[in-house]
Amino acid sequence: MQRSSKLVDAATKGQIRQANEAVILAAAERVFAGAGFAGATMAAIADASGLPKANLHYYFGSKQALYRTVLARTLKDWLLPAHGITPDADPKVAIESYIRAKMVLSAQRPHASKVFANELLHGAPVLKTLLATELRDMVLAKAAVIDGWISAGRMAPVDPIHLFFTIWAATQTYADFDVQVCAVLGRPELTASDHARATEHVVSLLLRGCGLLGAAVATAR
Amino acid sequence: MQRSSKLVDAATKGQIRQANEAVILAAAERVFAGAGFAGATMAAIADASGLPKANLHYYFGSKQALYRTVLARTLKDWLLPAHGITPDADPKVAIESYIRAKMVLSAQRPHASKVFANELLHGAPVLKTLLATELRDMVLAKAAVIDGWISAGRMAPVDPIHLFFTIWAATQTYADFDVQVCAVLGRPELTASDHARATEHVVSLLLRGCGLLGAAVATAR
DNA sequence: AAATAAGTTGACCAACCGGTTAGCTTCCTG
DNA sequence: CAGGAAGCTAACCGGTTGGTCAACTTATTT
Repeated sequence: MQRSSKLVDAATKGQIRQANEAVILAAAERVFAGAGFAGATMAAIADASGLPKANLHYYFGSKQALYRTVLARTLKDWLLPAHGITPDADPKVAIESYIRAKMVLSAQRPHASKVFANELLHGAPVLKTLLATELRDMVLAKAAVIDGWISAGRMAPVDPIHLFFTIWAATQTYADFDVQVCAVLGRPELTASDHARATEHVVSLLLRGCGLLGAAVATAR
Repeated sequence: MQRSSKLVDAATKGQIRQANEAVILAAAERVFAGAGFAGATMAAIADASGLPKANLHYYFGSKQALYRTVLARTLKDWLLPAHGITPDADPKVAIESYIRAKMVLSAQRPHASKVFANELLHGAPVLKTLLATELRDMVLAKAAVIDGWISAGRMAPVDPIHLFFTIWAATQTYADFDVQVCAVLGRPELTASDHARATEHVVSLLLRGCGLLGAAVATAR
């Protein structure tokens, strides 16, 4: 019935609607990142998206629903980079790739990271269920892989689950707490070279921590 | 003149006032941690402290001022543990002590950590100045010490400033994002033994990352 | 014990916020 | 081009929030 000359049903969904939803989601991500769920106002998101406030409700129904949509999209992107962690992969390559992917996300989508962090910080009322299922399943699966590497003597005996916590923390701190980093570095904002330096630091520190980076002792002087 | 039978002037400040301010600050820390600045309401803090709302304004004037006081107290405690990082200290002992102190803070004062994290997350409107002065000065001073250790070949060549970022992130993630940790671990809440395990993980991973923990390669098997 | 300061409190208010609605225009389809 | 669907929007509304205030009680000082 309702097919017209476009693609599948879900992808169609009205072109105006699709475009406006994208604009609103982008604006919402920015505003939620800057003020948190409670601090953000629908009026501010409306301004940021250049649309009247009533339109946001027309497209998303409620502030909660809009927030939920922003979060869901983020979690999806968050789970992806771990795909390279497989039994046959080289531990160093796999973990290094994962860390670098996380650093790239941190640099390119800081708003999404902040919204996610804010949700966690306040008890994850929306995401709690997903964390205990999708995220947990992903971590347990990948932790088993890493445990295999450890048993095979291919890396240092690191607690693989906590390794994920540390990688997430070390990488996303550059998105979530960027003001702190800027303040300490004495920069007005983080440049590309700052990010590059941070990436090399995190990669080398954590790889060495996993026993995947040559000699432990510095080559002195 | 105004001495009565008590101690110095500043410390006196009225016993009722001192006691009530302490009660309010403790309640405020909890509520701000759970809901953020915008999400927290004066009514909720009043309930949590068992005092009428008007009293909070009597003692602190405004929500902003109360929030500011909570934050200032936290930052003070945050800067302390770095005192052990001195040129003459043993790098391993000094850094390990610092990490452990941070993990203890994370476990014992999670509310303070969350309020701090929330402030950073939203651009540190209140703390920005202090971060660029007190925190920056502390980090630069301690980074110089660590650089000295590296030049002397006493540890791996790690970027000392970024090392602080990583230590803060890795330790405070157990306070700030405890729901995420709980969800992945499948626990209703973090127990003492969970914290102990987390501490050993962070300590060994980061010390090894700094080249301060024996052989890099696992003992296989 | 009088007088002054400190502390307490319920009631109140203006501002703001999320959400609704009615009436309008634009777009799409047959 | 007719007519219904989708999109748009100003004005409005009830509830909440930070903050105020005047009247009152309790402490402290002289």
